[in-house]
Amino acid sequence: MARIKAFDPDDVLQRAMELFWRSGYASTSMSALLEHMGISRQSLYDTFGDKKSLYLAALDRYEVAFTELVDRHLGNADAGVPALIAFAQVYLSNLVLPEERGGCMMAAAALERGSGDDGVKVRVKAHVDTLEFALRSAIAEAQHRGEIDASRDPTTAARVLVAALSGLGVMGRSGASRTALRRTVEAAISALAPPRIS
Amino acid sequence: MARIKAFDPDDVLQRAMELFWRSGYASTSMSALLEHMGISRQSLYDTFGDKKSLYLAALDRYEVAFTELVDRHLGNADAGVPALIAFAQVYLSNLVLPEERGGCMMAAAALERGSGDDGVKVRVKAHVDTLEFALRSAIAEAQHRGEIDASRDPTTAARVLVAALSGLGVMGRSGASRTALRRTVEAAISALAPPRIS
DNA sequence: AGGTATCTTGACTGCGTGGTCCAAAATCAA
DNA sequence: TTGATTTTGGACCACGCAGTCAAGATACCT
Repeated sequence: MARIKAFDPDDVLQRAMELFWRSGYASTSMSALLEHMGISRQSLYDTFGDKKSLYLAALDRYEVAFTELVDRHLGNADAGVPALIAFAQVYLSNLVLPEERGGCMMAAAALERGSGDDGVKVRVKAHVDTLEFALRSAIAEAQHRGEIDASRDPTTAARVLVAALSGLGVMGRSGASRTALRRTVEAAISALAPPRIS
Repeated sequence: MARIKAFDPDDVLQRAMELFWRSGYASTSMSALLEHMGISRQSLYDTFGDKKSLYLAALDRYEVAFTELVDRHLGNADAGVPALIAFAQVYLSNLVLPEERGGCMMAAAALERGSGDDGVKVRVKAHVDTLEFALRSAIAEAQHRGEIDASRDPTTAARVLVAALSGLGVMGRSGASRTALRRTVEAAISALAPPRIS
């Protein structure tokens, strides 16, 4: 009947995400997106609608990849402190350190468009919840194993880590070194350790 | 000789800061600034130069107020854990909770314009350093007093708190309640407590 | 009063923006 | 081949943007 689509919408969306991630929503122009996505103006509007829809789609794509990353590291029922540390490393080297990123895209979205834009708000909330729940279950397991102080409320402890991870982007952008960031996030995790008898 | 300035530049700058804080740089228009600052277009350009200069001036004004807040709570040589907790409360209720704010302005600036804009970068770094150093000295004092585990590196511990505080804005924008945020930041501080013999 | 510096108003200029439209070229199925 | 559908490229539009300019009004100091 007709010509089939010549580009993979997901590939193209991925490239849009990269640009939004790097520069945020407002200061990323459609022209820049077109150039970076490598498709024509018409195809973009046909496939994704307007700029805001494209942005939300990019956030969704980000979240899918993020959830997969979370599941891979914290999805096992027996994930304890070592899994937490491994996850933090990956979080760091995937979301914070790369030159053009500088922190979780959802954090940037929350601060740039979190007030007012409901579409963004609901996605940020889903993201934070995903992270918090995964961390909580890993923390609970670690408590069960004796790797983390059992007297600590796992939900609150998870939220401490959510906050710390979300804040890493700011420190990264302020020039903190890779090792300083790694030490920081490891210290945040090990601060949950059980009382050691010295 | 001449007519004196009819508005207080600092008052006006304060109002510009509010708007930039709420909406970021790119999506705050000069027209919106004019309206909210309550001065004429000409006066604005005469007094502050272009948009970017105004933004940097707003960041500077923010940092002055922030530094004063830090000094008031953590400036005393005998500031320990209670001072840390008090500071965290103030940080929360001044920078995170108010409707139209949603986190530290420097964090937003770092994520929105941290890459590329050197003027922003240097201010973010100064801000992070200010916070880190003040926290570190309070932590060191608390260690001296036995309120915090003395075996912990105070610099790293301070950085954990910097990250956690910076991340609170994201959690706030994702709908976390006031009490949840308070508990989170208190847990972050108390996680540094020394080993208790149970 | 005179002179000087500031404030306000409003018009104005390019320019970049997001978004639409059109027509030709390309690619598929029947 | 024919018809349907997509891709591309460019032209186009209305709008909002940051920033400039000119003129007149206002308030201060000597």
